[in-house]
Amino acid sequence: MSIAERKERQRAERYELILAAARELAEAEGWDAVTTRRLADLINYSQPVLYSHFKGKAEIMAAVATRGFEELAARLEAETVKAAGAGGVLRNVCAAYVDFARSHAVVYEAMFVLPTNIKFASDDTPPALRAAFAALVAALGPDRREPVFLAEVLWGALHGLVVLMQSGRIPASGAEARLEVLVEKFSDKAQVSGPLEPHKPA
Amino acid sequence: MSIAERKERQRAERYELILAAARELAEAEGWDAVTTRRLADLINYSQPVLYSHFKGKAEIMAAVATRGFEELAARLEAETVKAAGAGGVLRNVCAAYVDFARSHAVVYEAMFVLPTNIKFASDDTPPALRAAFAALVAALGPDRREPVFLAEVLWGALHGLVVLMQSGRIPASGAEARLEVLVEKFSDKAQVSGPLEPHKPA
DNA sequence: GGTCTAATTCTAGCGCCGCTAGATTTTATG
DNA sequence: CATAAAATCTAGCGGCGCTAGAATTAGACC
Repeated sequence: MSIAERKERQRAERYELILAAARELAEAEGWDAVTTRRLADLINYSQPVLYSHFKGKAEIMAAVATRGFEELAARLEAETVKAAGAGGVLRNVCAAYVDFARSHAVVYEAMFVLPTNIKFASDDTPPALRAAFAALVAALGPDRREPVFLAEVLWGALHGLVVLMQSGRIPASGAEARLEVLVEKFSDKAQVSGPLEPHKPA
Repeated sequence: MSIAERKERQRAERYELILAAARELAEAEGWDAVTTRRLADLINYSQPVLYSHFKGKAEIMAAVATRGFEELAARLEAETVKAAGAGGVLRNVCAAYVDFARSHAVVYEAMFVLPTNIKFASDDTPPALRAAFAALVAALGPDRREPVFLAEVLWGALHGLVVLMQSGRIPASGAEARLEVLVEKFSDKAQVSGPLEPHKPA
């Protein structure tokens, strides 16, 4: 391996080290604890070295978010192909979304809660974010009127539940039942079936 | 007026001055710009004086949020009595919620987005927050199964739309049409009517 | 009106933050 | 081995939330 290749590999490794450090520190102590001084300590370099990889702290968080979009997209896409054609696709995709948010709470915050320089709904939107959204659209099933629009409303409803529960503003207990209500309201059957069965919060 | 009364009045006035300064600075430049130094400058006292009214910056924001709960509750309650019994109550209350969030964006952030020490869904919850939530419950109409639970899901859906639009993650255009979709899904008629009319995003 | 005490307010500073200029060290090249 | 380039570090800037103790002001009492 050439010297240039070795240097590039080491640089890429350090980039990953920074992202891993940011994510782990955020998971352990929250994003407020993730500072450039502490990241530098964790990777055993001085602060300015971070700035040779990222334009600033916001870009570190954006990189963590982008990894999150990739993981979320993979997760949702897996659910759409797992039960293709079956009525449970919407439920599974929605459940996967909520489960992702629950199990990757700080990554989810970086993705969809904290201020970001990532562009949404534009040409500069990360492909993985588009893919994740496309999986939501696909989960609604074929033959839906205005599927992209409806997927935006569904996304809002899922996101709202997730963030209100995760910030302690509504009880986390009852999450599955609330999800069930949402899924039924967005299911293509919602428009032709009779009165719903009652739901009991946990 | 006694000296003690005058002192108490001046103290209360300064408390209101601090809240007004915080809100106005947040509205002008965002919560990141609201610092204890700048608030002190705006009220023409030194920083430590803020701490004679509030335990810390978080409590200033909580006080702004509490005022917001009061305004929101008043707004939503006004909508529930305005068209009592008519089918448009849910639509009006939801529209009032979204309009409040749009026109009080930074207060809304303090209320429902930023980290807070305010207790939700507990004995310590501010009465105005309970009242605002009660107005959502009432808007769903009588004879709904699990109305509190359903109101939580509705709140999540409204909140999600609001924050995704206001943070630029979904387009702000189309807000009214998305609200229409949500209202229809949560309307008590949603369970007995036929296929919905198609919706066109703006 | 003067003095003393209590209340109020201010100054100065702590430890930390994101970020950068220029110094220093290390590495690669000839 | 010397030199230049690259990489990394030190030191510092301006700012943050917050507080201890100094200084000032106000009120009570004689």
